[in-house]
Amino acid sequence: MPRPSRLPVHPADLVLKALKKSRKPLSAYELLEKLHPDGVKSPPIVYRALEGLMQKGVVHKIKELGAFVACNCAKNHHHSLSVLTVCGACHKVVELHDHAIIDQLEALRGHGVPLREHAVIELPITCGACVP
Amino acid sequence: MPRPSRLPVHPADLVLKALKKSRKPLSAYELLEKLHPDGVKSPPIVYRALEGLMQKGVVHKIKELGAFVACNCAKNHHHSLSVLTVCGACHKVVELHDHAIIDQLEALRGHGVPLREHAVIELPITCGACVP
DNA sequence: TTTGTTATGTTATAATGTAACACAATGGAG
DNA sequence: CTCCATTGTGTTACATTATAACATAACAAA
Repeated sequence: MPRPSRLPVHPADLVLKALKKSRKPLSAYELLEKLHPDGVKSPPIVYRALEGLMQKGVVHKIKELGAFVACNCAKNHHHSLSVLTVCGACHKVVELHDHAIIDQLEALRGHGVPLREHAVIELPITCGACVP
Repeated sequence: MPRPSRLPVHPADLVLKALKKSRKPLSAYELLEKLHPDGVKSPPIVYRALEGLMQKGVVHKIKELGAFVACNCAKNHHHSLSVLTVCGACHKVVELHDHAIIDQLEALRGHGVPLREHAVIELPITCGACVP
């Protein structure tokens, strides 16, 4: 019996769509579950899709959570630096768009810090809802 | 047969010593291997030691690498914020002590970013030795 | 076609991290 | 001192995250 042929829809499109629909970061295995009905059946498919999307800068990895989010900025405005806050208690993630902050971090490049293209900087916080 | 009694030296001391001796970040399992001769035989021992050391701020976790480093600053000078660069190519980690940069990041607290105590901010870079 | 190259898919396994439980050590209350 | 209660330390087993290695599909150039 022939092996299943390729998916009708490109895995990266499925992954991006799922991330956009989600209101919280999703792990690779959560994506795998959600996309199983669409024929996505093994981890490498998800990880490869994520890798491509991250290279394009439309998906960010939250290292603290081992999870992924779609960039939520205005469409097609792609930036070389993303800044997100991550609450250690409730795991809520917020992408910052405050230029005062972003430009300040961008300025590190001028101070001998060769930030990578599409760098994601995670700011570890405890959010307002989680302070005792 | 009675279970092995506790270690002659506290695991946290062993872990900290191993990290200080190392010139690169070590994963929990690398620590486990190195400390096996000292009687450290299971992952939770290492992880618990690391957790305690991180709470004290003397060890930092590099999330990008899933690895840990001893804080290399002048002894007993403990700070509430650590800033490290991580090269994505060679994985070299450098802890920054430039006050211009650290104070700038500390200042985020004044701009509505409630950074956690002992927060570790990783700056994803490509280091000089790794640019093509 | 044939063939080389790249993309896509699978299986299996590696690497990282934690839950749940058992025993040891310490330190009051009696 | 003896008896718990509490905390810390250790173990086993497992959960979660990620990748290596390999097989087939798709496509384009000759």
